[in-house]
Amino acid sequence: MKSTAKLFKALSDPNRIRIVKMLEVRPLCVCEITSILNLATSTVSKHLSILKEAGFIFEQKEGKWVNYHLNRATQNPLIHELLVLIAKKNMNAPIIQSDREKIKSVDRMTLCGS
Amino acid sequence: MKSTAKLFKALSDPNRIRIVKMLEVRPLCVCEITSILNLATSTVSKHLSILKEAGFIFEQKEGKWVNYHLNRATQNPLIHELLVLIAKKNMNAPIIQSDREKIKSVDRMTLCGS
DNA sequence: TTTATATTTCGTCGCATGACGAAATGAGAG
DNA sequence: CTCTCATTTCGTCATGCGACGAAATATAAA
Repeated sequence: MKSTAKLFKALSDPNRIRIVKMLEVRPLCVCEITSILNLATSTVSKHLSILKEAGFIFEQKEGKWVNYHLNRATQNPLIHELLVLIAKKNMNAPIIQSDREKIKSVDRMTLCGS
Repeated sequence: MKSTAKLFKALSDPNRIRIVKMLEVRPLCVCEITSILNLATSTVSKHLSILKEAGFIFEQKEGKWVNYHLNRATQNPLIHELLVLIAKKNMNAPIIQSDREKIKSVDRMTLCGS
């Protein structure tokens, strides 16, 4: 039940909800998320570690990048249902729409200077 | 989306989840909840105001007592689905079971000295 | 191996949160 | 009206959290 609270706590920050909604579109690396959220890289990394620790996302290394994925195949029913709940909500907030627009044009190569 | 985060934040505290699970059994007044959680009355009152502010519960005055009810008839679909989600989970945590046992025997008359 | 770069970890700062007790409020009871 | 008592509000404290920049880590490229 403390662990249940932890799940809700992971979703209790606006930037982390934005991250979840962005990962619904496709997996993203830290620098892509950082550029869209317009936060310090270290801050985004911390948000990702909280979501990962809770079980909502997982990471997959690809070269020097770390891609984060929504954990749609989780065995935890509560996590699964929360992801479904969030996905069902259009979250008609303009910021979500705008984040998704940016995902289309974002490119890790140009972003990270490589 | 900030408001979505606020909903999750309201559920991000173990004591508030215990309160929601207790209110699933029946409406309770502040002194009953206080005696079960074993916290200061002012602390419980604050927790209740957070859950009320978020829309999960509502209050109904009955004489000198204030009864809190689960807001099962909420018009907000996200709140409704979250309440359903929490209700579906047995929350097999022993503390939830023990809280529910205590609800059976708790009595506001003897509790509050009246 | 050395260099470049994507990410994480660390240290710090201000602010939010959960806890408490004391004081204020509000609604019967006398 | 005054007293009682359930609850809320206030002030305070310790801790947690989100933000940042700097330093450490890890992996690719040279």
